[in-house]
Amino acid sequence: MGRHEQGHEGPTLDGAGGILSLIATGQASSRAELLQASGLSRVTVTQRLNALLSSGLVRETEETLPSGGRPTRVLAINAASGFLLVANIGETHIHLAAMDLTPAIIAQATLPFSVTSGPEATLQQVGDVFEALAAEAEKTHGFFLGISLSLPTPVDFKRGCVVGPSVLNGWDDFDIIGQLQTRFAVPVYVENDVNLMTICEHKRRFPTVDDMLFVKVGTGIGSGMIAGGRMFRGAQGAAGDIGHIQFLSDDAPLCRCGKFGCVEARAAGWAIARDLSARGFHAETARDVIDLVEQRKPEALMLLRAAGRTIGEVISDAVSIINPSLIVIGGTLARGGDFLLSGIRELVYQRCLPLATRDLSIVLSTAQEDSALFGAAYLLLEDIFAPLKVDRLLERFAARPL
Amino acid sequence: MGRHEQGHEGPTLDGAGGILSLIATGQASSRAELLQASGLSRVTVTQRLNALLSSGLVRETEETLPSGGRPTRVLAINAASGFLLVANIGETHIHLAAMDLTPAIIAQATLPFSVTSGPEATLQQVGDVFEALAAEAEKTHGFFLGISLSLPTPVDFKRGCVVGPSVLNGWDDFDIIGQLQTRFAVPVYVENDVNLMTICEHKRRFPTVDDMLFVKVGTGIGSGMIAGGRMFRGAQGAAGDIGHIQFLSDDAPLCRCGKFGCVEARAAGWAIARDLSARGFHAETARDVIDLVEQRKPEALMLLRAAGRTIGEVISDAVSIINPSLIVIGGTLARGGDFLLSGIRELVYQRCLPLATRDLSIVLSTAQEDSALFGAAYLLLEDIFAPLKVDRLLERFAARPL
DNA sequence: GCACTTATGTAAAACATAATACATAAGATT
DNA sequence: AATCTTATGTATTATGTTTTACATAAGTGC
Repeated sequence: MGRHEQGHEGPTLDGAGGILSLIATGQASSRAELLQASGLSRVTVTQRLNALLSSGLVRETEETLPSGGRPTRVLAINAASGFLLVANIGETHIHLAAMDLTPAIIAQATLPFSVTSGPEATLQQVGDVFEALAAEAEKTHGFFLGISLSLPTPVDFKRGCVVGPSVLNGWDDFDIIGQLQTRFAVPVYVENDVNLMTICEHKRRFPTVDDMLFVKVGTGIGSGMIAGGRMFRGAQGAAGDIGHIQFLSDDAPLCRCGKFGCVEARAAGWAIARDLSARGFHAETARDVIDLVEQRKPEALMLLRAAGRTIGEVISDAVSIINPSLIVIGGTLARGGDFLLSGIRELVYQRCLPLATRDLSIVLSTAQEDSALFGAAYLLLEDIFAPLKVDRLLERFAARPL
Repeated sequence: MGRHEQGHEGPTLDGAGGILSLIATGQASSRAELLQASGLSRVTVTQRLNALLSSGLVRETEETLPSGGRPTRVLAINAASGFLLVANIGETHIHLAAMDLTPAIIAQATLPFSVTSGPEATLQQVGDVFEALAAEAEKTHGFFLGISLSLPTPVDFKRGCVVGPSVLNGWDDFDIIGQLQTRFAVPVYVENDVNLMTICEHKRRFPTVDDMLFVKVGTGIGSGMIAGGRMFRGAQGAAGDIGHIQFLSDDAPLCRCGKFGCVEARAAGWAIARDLSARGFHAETARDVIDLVEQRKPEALMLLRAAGRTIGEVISDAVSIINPSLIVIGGTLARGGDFLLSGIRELVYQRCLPLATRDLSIVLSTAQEDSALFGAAYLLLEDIFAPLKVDRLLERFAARPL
């Protein structure tokens, strides 16, 4: 029996979830592949697909794939059938956007932000901008699917909270999902920015890699991991916190976390800026460091190379522990290219056993500034189109105002 | 339509896989729970369960669970309805056993072994003993379910091969699964011993922990990880190789891998034995070290404590990277108890951020000598009873000679 | 003992899916 | 243009599952 008794005309969306999920996740892009992938009969697939097509969620593209006989029609999620709201909360700005299901930006906005602002007021502001963006997006992309936030701190993904000491003072354990869901009755996701950059890099460039490590080398140092094809978060969402692994030595510098000899204190943007300042340059941020690198100042090059070796040291530990097949280096300092990369490669190949480095690639990220924003969108899309949850989406879609 | 056309009497096992899997994995132990967990109707569950009960694979126990009303009958896999063959190939001996589905040992045997034996001859020998064990087990536990091997080297689990340089000379890339499957037409699994000890520890003592690290401190040092509830193997099955993470210092000792300053060269059984020998004691193996520790020789205690701090150093790196909620210390040196543990705890709590250690437990393993053997059995059982594969098992079960 | 609760089984009807068979579509090959 | 191949749709029939309704079972608490 159908769950939707409102008396729609035409086929209902009942049971179409599996089909939708296969299309959305790229596991099947034609009717033939749907048959294969779902194991259902052609009759059933046809019926369910028709429901999805007439609902507008799925469309037939112009594209066809050769097959030896009649070419197969390519199916795709209709990117304009819905929209998401995403926000990247940075340390100085909040970047907000409405996105379609590609995901691509439909409309966007930027807010100034201070890390001392409390969560309540900030989320109120974010919500206000979201409402404006939603009003815009609704004109052309009717269905509001969900919200996804990027935060520059460790996040307990399941609970949707900032955890542990962080730059966001007063956000600890605040129920972000709760506040946004009382205002917007849609799924809400909150995740750490580095994890989202990892997701973005994985989805876009390396969708077939199952075990990768993404390292963000910017003002701070952090990392995210894909393990067995899925984001790996650890017990509290704190996995990948490589910035505060310590290497002790006589001259171990003081870290901003209060310990001595952390990787960050030796190789992060702020640490290199500190060392450059000590040598008479003007440098405060990772961007200042890269400016000097791009001017080919020998001191900056030397320090960046040294940072590469330090980061290589900690990455080689990570390689021994998690045995990835790919390491992607991103963040502002990655713009230093080989000046950073060579030191990393040197240490990893020197320190790790041949077995672990045999099939290991170490590459630079090509991601843009807003990769966390897109990562947030990918995360949301992946989750709402997941086989187990997609039925809920269809219920909401069927119940939407027309 | 049924896939089995042999004309069994009574209900067929068709589609009973999901039910069987739920019972076997402990996700449901009563009819009521099966209804809940499977989402099927009572009629269907009854029908499928009857098929499993009459096949003998599942049985009703005497036990009941209170429910407020009529108590629910507890269901269980009939441990005597089948058997496995497992073997733990160590550096000097091979321990082989036939096990029921508990898993518990039905019959066992031991073979001498040298690491210089090639794979072909060794597996021939193993196969011979397996045949004898199978003949024994078949008398009381009719159905032969599969084979699972433990090896003291890195293993590419998917391919079923030894990978990389290891103590097993000549085993590299040899198709172990292939050779055994031509002789025994059953599923064959091959896995590294530390990973199997990890599985055993997880299954028996901490089944609800999703993210744990098991560290084996014996003659060598290795580790296994459970991430998100599943064994984590990395890209090539080399994850958890913490023994050869390096800490450089002026007095960095030479490791048996050829590098300087590896954790193993500082803290493994062989390294402590080396240091004790240098001080005039007779010690070669981890067991010799523990003997001296149990005699409370100050030098042995001091070296074990120091080893604990070294291991704590590398574990703190692992904690920062993977953020587990539990660390279990096993292997021969774990018998040193707090003499080893205190140093580990000291370094982990000193080096890791409070967020990561807030809910972190560090405990000693209680596993016995043969935990790898049981781990091999758990691995096999988990896999053949996995939802996606259990149907194959039922096919074989239905086709068995009666 | 009796009412209450939850567990469990079963028959009949309603519903969903699959198998089969046939028909048409559309590009590739000849 | 005719033919081959594979894609795709649909009517029919067979099969499997769920729903519904009813009945029984086996504890607990009074």
